[in-house]
Amino acid sequence: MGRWAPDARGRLERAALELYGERGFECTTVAEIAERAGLTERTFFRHFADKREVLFSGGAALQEFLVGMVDAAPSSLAPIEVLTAVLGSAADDIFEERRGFVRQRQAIIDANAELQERELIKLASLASAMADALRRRGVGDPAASLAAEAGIAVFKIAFEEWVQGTTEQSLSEGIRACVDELRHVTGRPRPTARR
Amino acid sequence: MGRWAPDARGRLERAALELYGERGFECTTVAEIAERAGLTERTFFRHFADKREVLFSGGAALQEFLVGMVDAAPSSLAPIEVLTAVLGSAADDIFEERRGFVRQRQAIIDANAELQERELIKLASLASAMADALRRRGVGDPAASLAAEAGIAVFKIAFEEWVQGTTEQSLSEGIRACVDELRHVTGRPRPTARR
DNA sequence: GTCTATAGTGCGATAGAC
DNA sequence: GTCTATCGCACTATAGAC
Repeated sequence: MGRWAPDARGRLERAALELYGERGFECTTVAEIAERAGLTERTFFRHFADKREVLFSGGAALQEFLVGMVDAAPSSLAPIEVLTAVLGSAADDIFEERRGFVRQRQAIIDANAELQERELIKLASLASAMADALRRRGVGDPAASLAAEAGIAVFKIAFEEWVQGTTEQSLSEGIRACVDELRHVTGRPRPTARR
Repeated sequence: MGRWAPDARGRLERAALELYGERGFECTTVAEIAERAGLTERTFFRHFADKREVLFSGGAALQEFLVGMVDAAPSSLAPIEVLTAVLGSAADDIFEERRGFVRQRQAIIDANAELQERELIKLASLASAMADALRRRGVGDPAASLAAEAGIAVFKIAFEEWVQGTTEQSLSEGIRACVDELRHVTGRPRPTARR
C-alpha cells in the first residue's frame, strides 16, 4: 500500500467526466476536478496537458489498436477492405461494449466547441496514422491518404448515427453500409471502354 | 472622416499575420497585436472571439462561395461532380490568386497545434454546410454527408500538395486527380451482374 | 508547490455618427 | 435623443515558469 491512493489518473478522469456532465465543461474548473479526486490542481496538469485532454487520453489506445490491425491484415486485401474490417473490429471490440460511457462522453463533447476541436484533431491524427500504416503495406500516394480520410469519414458518420441511438444497426453494420454508400457516391472507377 | 482610423478589423488581421509569422503564434500576445494595429486588447476581442480566430475569419466567405455554387449547379450533375466542379472553381478563383498569402498563413498554422485544431473545425463546418446544400438538391442520407466529407478530404489532400509547392499542378488539377484516385480506392460500385 | 503572465469576460464611460 | 465603436478597468482561470 503506497503513500497515495492508487490510480490518480483514473480518479481524475472519472471526476472530470462527472463534473463536465453535471455542470458543463466550461463551468467546471480544474480545481474542482482535482478536489473531487482528492488531488491538487498541479497534479492534474502533470497527468493531462490541458483541461480538455482528460477526455481524450483513451484515443491513444484506439490508435494503437487500429494501426496494429492494419499492419496485421492479410496483404491480399485492398486498402478499403482493410479499413472496413479494421474499423468494424474496433466497433465490435471497443465501442459496442462501452456504449454507455461513449454516449455520456459524446454528450459532453457535443455541448462544447473547444472539445469538438480536440476531437477533430484526434481523428485527423488517427487518419494520418492509418495512412502511414497503409503506406507500409505498399499503398502509394495519394491513395493511402485518401483511403484513410475516407475511412475516418465513414467511421464518423456511422458513429454519429449509432451514438444517437436512432438506429437498430450495430456500429460495424453501419460502417459497412456507409462504405457501400461511399462507393456509389464516388461512382464507377473511370468510364473506360465498357458497354 | 471618422474619429478612428478606418478598417480596424483589417489592421488587426494584418498585424496578427505579421507577428505570428515573425515570432510564432504562442509567443505573440494579443496586446502586441493590438498595439501594432493602434488599438487596444479589448477591441481585438470585440472583433475576434479569441486569439486564433483572427486567422480564420476569411473562412466564412469561402463557405458562402462554395454553398452558393452548389445551390446554383445544374440539377443534372451527380453529387461528386458538383463538388469537383465547385471546389475547382474555388481553387481557381480564390486560392490560386492568393497563393503567397495562403502559404504564409499555412506556415503559421502548421507550426501550432491549437491552430490546426481550429482549422479542422472550420473544415468540418464546411463539410456540414456542403452536406446541407446537397440535401437541398435532393441527395439522401448518408450519401450527402459522405459526399461532402469525401469532397473535403480530397480538397485537404490536394491543397497540402499544392501549398507545399512540390508540384507543377494547379490546385484544381490536383483536385480532379484526387477525385479520380478516390474512385479507384473505393472500388467499383458493387459487383452487380456485369461481365 | 508557489508565483505569475496572459487569455478572455463583464460592465461602465466616452466620443462621435445619425 | 439612439446607435455603434472604442477604451479602461477589474476580474477569473488556465497554464507554464521558477
